[in-house]
Amino acid sequence: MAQLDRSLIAGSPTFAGMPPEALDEILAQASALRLPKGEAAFRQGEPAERFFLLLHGRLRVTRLNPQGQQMVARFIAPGDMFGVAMAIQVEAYPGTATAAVDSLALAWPNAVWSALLARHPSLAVKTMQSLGARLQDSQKRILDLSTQQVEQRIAGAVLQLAQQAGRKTEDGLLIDFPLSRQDLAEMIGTTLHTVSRTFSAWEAIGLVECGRQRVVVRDRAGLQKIAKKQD
Amino acid sequence: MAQLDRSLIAGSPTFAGMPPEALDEILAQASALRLPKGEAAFRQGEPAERFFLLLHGRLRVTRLNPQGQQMVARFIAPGDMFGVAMAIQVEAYPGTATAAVDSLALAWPNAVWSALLARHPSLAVKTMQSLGARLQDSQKRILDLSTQQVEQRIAGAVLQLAQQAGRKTEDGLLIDFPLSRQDLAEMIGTTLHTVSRTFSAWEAIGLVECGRQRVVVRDRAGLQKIAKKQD
DNA sequence: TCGCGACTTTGCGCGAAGACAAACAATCGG
DNA sequence: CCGATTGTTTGTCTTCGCGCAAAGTCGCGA
Repeated sequence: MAQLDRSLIAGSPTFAGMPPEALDEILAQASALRLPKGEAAFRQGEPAERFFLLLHGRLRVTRLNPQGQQMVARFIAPGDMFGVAMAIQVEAYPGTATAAVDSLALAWPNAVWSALLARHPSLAVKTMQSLGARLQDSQKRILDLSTQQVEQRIAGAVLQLAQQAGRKTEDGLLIDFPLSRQDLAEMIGTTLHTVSRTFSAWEAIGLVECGRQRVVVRDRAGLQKIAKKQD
Repeated sequence: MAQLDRSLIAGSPTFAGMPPEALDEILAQASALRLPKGEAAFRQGEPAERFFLLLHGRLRVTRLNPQGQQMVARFIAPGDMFGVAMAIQVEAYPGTATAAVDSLALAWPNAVWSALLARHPSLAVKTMQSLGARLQDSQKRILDLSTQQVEQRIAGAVLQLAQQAGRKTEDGLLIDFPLSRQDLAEMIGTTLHTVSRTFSAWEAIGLVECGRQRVVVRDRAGLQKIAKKQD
């Protein structure tokens, strides 16, 4: 395998601040994984044998319930660790991670995990914080699902995605990966129809601009107002 | 303060397997906290200055959104750590923990946390696992909220509570703490009215038996069938 | 023991949003 | 360049469950 440069992982919050030799040692055990758009890093229910770091691209994590209905659990950005099932004592991946665009990841065999933990205590702390952040996010989503109207939830999701993956353009803030109405619907627990209708209405009053798998936020403040309003 | 016995914490999964001296050392830094029914261990938004272990009783954790709507995030059982905000780098408690029945907890000042982590690496691992379990649970709730009907969600919540806090009686499995229709409604994102109606219907066909803040599961299999059904 | 407050039940009407349906783009591979 | 596939829009109809309202009941504290 080609030599991997330590700069690949130094930028990730998980490994930030580690001495260069440690980074090299960690990298030596990783293998690179090319993920063309649409390909899965792992699938729900598969035995969790590896954990990953996304270097480039964007992954969509989906979960299927026993009745076959699907939801989008989260999007993974470059620098994020994912598939860390063994950290939380889970035997099988609880979801499926699919490349939303051509992506590149590093993968480590599970066995590496406990060795890393032992040698680098900061890793446990960082992982704890990352899990904590995801937990916070999940709790917020539960609260939103329980208490907010669909339109408010769509606004919230779009704003969050814009913040997480926004790229400035002349028109506004472009969400920088293909995002279908269906994806958005599965993120917030509604149907693509409702999302589509809402977008049409928003487009008419200049809040957003959108096309096929493409969303541009034109009026962030306006969306925030919708997300927060209570009537 | 009265001397605390190490058996108090040895039973908690977080501290299980630690040598007795370590337990004693940890206990020495704890203070006991009596929580009469209705009293809060901490409130949402308060600066997080302590973390806790529930010894006895049951706490209800609620979250309020900016519009003032409330939800029940989880119930804390004896042996659970809670208020571990500092572990996930959060300045303020994200929710309010109220005693559902007279309860007893241990409390440690935040400063103890990093020292404990450094001396007892297993603590990080255990905390990670507990966060992981909560994350899994949250994700499941999101999936349910997004895809399941209200009746299925009520059934699911009741079954979960029965498993977590069930006590066998001659009539069936009693949920062993006061649980109002309102609580249940806030757990699954509906109104107390709908919960009440559903319970009336279930009671009529013998699935459950219930009274004021009281639920007894009579036909577990029947509830499971409702929870899983897809039509 | 007797209120009073907290919790629960039940009825009714309405509205948000889901189901179904069908037409319409845009993209891609051949 | 064309057809197939995938994604999007829009319309209509239906319905679940929420909002509102009011009455009923249980239990605790005075």
